[in-house]
Amino acid sequence: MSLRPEEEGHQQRFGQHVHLFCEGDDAKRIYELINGAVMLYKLLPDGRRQVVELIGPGGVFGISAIPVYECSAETLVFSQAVVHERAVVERSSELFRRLSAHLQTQFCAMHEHAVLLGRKTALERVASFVMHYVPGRGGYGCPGPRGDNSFNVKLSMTRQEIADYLGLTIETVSRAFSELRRRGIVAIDRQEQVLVKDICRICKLTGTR
Amino acid sequence: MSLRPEEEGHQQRFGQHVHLFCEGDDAKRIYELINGAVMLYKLLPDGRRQVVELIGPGGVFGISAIPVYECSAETLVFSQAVVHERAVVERSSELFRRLSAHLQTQFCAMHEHAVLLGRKTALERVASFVMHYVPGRGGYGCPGPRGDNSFNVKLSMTRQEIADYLGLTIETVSRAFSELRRRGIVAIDRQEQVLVKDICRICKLTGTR
DNA sequence: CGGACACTTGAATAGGGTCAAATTCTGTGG
DNA sequence: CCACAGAATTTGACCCTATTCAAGTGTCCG
Repeated sequence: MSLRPEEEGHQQRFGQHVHLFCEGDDAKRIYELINGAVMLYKLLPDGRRQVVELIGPGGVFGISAIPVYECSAETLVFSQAVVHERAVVERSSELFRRLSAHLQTQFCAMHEHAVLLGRKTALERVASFVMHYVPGRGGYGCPGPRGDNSFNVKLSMTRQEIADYLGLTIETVSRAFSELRRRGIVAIDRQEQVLVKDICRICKLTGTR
Repeated sequence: MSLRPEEEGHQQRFGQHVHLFCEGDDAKRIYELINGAVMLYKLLPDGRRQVVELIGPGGVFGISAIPVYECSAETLVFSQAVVHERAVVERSSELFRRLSAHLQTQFCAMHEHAVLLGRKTALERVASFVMHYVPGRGGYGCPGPRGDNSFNVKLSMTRQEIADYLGLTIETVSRAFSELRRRGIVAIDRQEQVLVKDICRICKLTGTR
């Protein structure tokens, strides 16, 4: 694990549930996720936690406006990331540009998430969460119900992590999943595997359309 | 109001409550706020609204990862902004860099706001909201209660706008302000003027410390 | 097979929402 | 300066959703 700065960053691998940095640490490095998934979260002094962002492949994190990280980062699954020295990113125009470009995508996602946290019901939150894992559906320019209307989603997050992401309690998340199952919209086996049986129906429950 | 692209953008003035763009409009322009205040919001189909970001001087908005704006923008007060053509920003490395730099600050603010929306009580949200308007206190490296412990805040938002920002109803916001007044922490005259009589006490109510 | 942990379910509670009425504020015109 | 109308805000009463607390059940390991 050499730490000397390199123009093109330094690729690293991380196991599941590895803490990459903590809120308050020196913000020395900027991460560019190649594959896997990372959650960014913040804690309140009394222990309440909010997952503020979920990072997928291509995502950028570890950027801070102040000299220390403003949130903590933890891998959800085995992940690979290019680790850039902060100083290098600030010097390299090319790199800065590439990373900033992806931040725009993340910006939109965060706005969408603010709507979820501020205005959606528990069932809408969980439905929206599941829909995120259904590729090419529900978003801008959704093709509608042509072709396969079912999809198998692997959550790779515990109920607690989902709850902290959606601004709910673990019990409420569980109840929402049960409600979706009761309505025949999803089937759940092995807890992390959610078979969405009717994409259009769950999409309508998101509140977004 | 000439619209031809210029390298250094085009400064414009806007009155209070002017709509700058709507969700779904062609994302042709990027705004850099010089002074004033702008709110960005999203609407759900049933009319629920969430103010996803408050933009202050220096703030950048109108950036979108897709070809259309993903939210709407409205001035809260008289404002001045430099309006850049999107294409120009994408070509100019210098400009892109300046705008992106400020986006990092906004990123941190949005993370903080996600915590507010997902995990804070009504009173904590309103207290946090008021604290945003108290300069140099409550944040990273707060000096504590030396010097003046009171400050006069001008909200320049209606209760409805505050409610939509904090993910609450107008009634709940009103009750929270009344509660702060009942406890002697603030004094409210003329609705938009909030005299914070004890900064430290309201800071403790934010849940952040 | 058993033990630990994660998840689900149930019952009671509380915080914030809804609906309705009262009050205050703002702007206008006399 | 004052009266008035309309809007915004505040307050009250009630309700509902999500939380809390407390079992129960399931799942994944060794």
